[in-house]
Amino acid sequence: MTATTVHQPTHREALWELEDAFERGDLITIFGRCTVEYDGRAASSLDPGRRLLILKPDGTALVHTDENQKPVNWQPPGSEHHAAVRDGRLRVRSVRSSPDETLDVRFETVEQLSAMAVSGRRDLSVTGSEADLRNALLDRPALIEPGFEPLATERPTDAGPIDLFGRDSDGRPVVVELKRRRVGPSAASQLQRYVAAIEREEGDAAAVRGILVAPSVTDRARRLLAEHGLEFVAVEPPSDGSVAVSTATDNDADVVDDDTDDDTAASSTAESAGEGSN
Amino acid sequence: MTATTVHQPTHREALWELEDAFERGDLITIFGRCTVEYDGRAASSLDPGRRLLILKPDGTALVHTDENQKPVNWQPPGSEHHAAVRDGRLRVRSVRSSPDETLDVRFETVEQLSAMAVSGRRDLSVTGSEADLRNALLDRPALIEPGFEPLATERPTDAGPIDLFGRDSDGRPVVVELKRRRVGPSAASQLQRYVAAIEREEGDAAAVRGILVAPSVTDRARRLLAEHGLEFVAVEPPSDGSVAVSTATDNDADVVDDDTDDDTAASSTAESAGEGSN
DNA sequence: AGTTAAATATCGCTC
DNA sequence: GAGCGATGTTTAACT
Repeated sequence: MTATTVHQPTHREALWELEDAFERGDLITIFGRCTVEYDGRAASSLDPGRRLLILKPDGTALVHTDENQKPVNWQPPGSEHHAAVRDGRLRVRSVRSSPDETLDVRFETVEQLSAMAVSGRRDLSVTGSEADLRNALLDRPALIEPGFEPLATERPTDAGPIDLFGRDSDGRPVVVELKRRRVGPSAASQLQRYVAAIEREEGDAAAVRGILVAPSVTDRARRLLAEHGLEFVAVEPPSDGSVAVSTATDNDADVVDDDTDDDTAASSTAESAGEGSN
Repeated sequence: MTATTVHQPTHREALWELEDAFERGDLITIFGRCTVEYDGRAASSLDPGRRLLILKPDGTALVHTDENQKPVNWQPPGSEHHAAVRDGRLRVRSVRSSPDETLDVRFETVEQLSAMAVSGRRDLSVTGSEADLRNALLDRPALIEPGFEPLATERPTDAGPIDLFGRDSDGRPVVVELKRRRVGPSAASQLQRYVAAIEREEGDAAAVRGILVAPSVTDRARRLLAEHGLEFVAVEPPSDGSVAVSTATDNDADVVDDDTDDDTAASSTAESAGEGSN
């Protein structure tokens, strides 16, 4: 039997089962009416209500209600679970250090307690990540721009690692920042930081190009790119190893202009003149 | 009875229980050996293993293993759960649109299926958030700098809303960005975007100050602030309504310099002269 | 529905 | 352990 369950146990019975389950390294679920107190990086308090508490053998604790994907309260892996009966109530406490954090769950009533032996298979491989996009572009660098030559990935700079670094057909350094989904202002700023770092390295401020490669871009991000003389190239995220670009016939990476037409298409040809803020 | 459980049911028995639980709007947990397939914004696949599936009445689906706080696979709220028996196996499918995403969980064996009526109490109030920090600083604006006068919170700009906007004792506009924890490069860039937006509004580029208020700052972020002539003030996050500043006697918000001494203390007095790269 | 930023974000990687 | 950036981030607020 890989799953044991007790229904409406006394708090003391629940405690016995809990301690056995801790011993076995089981995954534990407790359902009942409880209060929840959290104190650590922040602090919170939950009035009595029926909730599901999940305790993992790696120290994770999760308190789930009937809504939302995120637990209403939690404790990260590495925490230590402790159980006790105090004032006739089952108390489960999960504690960790650095930072010091405590989660306290006190059950008025325990409707159900289950313990299960979970086989930890975590051989999950996700496709469609930024790394997949990068590999696809390394296979076909012309998708970024004809003549683009990749030189390094994760190239270290003063401002952090650059996703993809290379040179264009004119030999100018090109900083490429990849995003697997539509980008906002933060991605534009990130690219700008990397470009500034390479400019400091190279010493010639005007010669370094920056290209943001993503499925699409918000208006505000497009404006930010334009302000800094940066460029945008639309590339769909890879579905199964391959990448697709927008159907625009002109796929050249062009300096983003404020009044371009479409988010998803490579922007129209426009040489930027006044770079720099405002 | 607010929780019903079946142990090692046949797939058909499990299906009946599932459909009843869907009907009642219960929170459902299923433990058993299963495979998991996901396809949507990305794609992933999980080999057979014992895992815990949680189905919420709001459409959330979670697949948990024995490790980690995050589910190994999931479906967000608003998805539609469907169950069926195919090829002698219980299949639970969760689907949503925009974006189109599908989660498929196929059970070889169902060890346990539980359904519980969870009372949805979401009257959770967290203290120690950025909003709490902001309110504390509105009460005592001198913590930012003596003579600082708050004028608006969430002040809208071309680049987005500014956490806290005001004027210093000289009447200069001050953009304040608040962070409840140690800040890195992205926070510095965020502040810089807001400052640039106000500079465009005001028309006088040199007159706008930017102050990043946080418990501490990384070296790289400090350098970024210095490059853009921005400032940093150390303020501990509020524990219970109040705020504390570092023990430094000189709490003036000073322009950040590259070679300052301490992360957590307000930086030493140093007028920035040469702003700009390095 | 789209955009923006916060979050007890979490997680993995590098140094 | 700190720092940095990706994440199928999720969530909430606002437009």
